[in-house]
Amino acid sequence: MATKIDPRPRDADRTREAILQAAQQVFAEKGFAAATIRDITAHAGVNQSLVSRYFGGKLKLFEAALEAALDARLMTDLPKAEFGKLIVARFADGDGRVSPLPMLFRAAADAEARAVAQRLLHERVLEPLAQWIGGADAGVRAARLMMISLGFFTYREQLPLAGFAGAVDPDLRRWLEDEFQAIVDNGHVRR
Amino acid sequence: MATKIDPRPRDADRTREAILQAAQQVFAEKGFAAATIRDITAHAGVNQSLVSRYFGGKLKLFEAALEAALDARLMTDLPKAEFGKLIVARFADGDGRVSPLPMLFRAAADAEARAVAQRLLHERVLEPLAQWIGGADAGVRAARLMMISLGFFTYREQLPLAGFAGAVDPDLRRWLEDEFQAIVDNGHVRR
DNA sequence: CCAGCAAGTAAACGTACGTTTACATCGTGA
DNA sequence: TCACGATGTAAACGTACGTTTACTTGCTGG
Repeated sequence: MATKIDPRPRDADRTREAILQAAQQVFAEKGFAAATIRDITAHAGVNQSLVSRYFGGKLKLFEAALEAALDARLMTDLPKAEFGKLIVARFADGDGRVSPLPMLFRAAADAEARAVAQRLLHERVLEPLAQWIGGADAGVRAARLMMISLGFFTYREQLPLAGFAGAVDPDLRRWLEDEFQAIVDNGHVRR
Repeated sequence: MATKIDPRPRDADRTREAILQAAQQVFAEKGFAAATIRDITAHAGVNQSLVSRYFGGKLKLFEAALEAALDARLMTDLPKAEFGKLIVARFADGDGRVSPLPMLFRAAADAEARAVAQRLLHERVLEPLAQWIGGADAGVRAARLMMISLGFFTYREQLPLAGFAGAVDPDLRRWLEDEFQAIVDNGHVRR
């Protein structure tokens, strides 16, 4: 028999990480319910039973994957002076990072996954965001930030209408930039 | 044997309608994948096989249910002069109508249902909305209208964060009203 | 060198789903 | 009246899923 060459050493940590990354990708693409464990583990190149062994089940795996993807610094690492322009560029053009929005979004169809997503979104994004914004109405302003972000993402990627999936219309883009900037500047859009 | 009293006459149209209404409710609550035919037909009080008979399958039933719920007049029947205030009231406080947004939203997790939703949303909402708005940039303005609506709904009902599921914050509400009004007025938010 | 444990696998289990099939029941037109 | 199509039902079918179990493989400490 030919000796089987296995490039992967037996490494639990590396395997765990491979599963986690595959989970982020597949959950983002298909949502919680439609993403199957067999699918995720096939992407990671490991056996299906390892999800139960390492994470304790599908829902726990989802929680770990979403927590790893959610990071308020996606917004708070930007300079406030140019926040509008930069955050829209990050959303519209991408910057190489994996966006947590698809996973967050498609999770909402499942009741259990939605509960997990709500908790994590609050702990890991809304609260840090409000702290970063600061001021008395920081909570409302953070909420507005989330609202526009979610609406933009929804409209662009989740329910892409004809002619909307590609480049963002310049007028719409300018409006988005102004809105975002106004929120971190003073919380009010004057007209 | 006692004669069985059946209050329901055998009426295919009525049965079809009962299934359709139950489908709207259950799809909105659970999304496309999680809503089972057995669940829907149980709500309607009929046998599960009637979905295949009357609609040709689960996906076709979803399409019929969504099409029945989508109606651009949810927006276009409002007077433009007070559009902002009235549409926010309709979204935030409800007006007795069944909103199509939950069904639209939770459908997005399933690839097939999403394709159906995209097409119907474009045909039945975005195009009529753009026509109603009118003008050269009616498409962009209609898109902005949809974006804010979806973001608001997402944030409020789909991923309700702590303290956000109840009454809408007055500041946020005023901002929403202004935004909506600006879109139908002139398409631009000045600052 | 080898026992023992960590790491990974293959197969099976129980369940729930959408759909189909075979059958029962009702109403109505000739 | 009564046969026949319309309407509705119950049960079964095939499939796919998450999880569990029994087993194999490979590394390592003494």
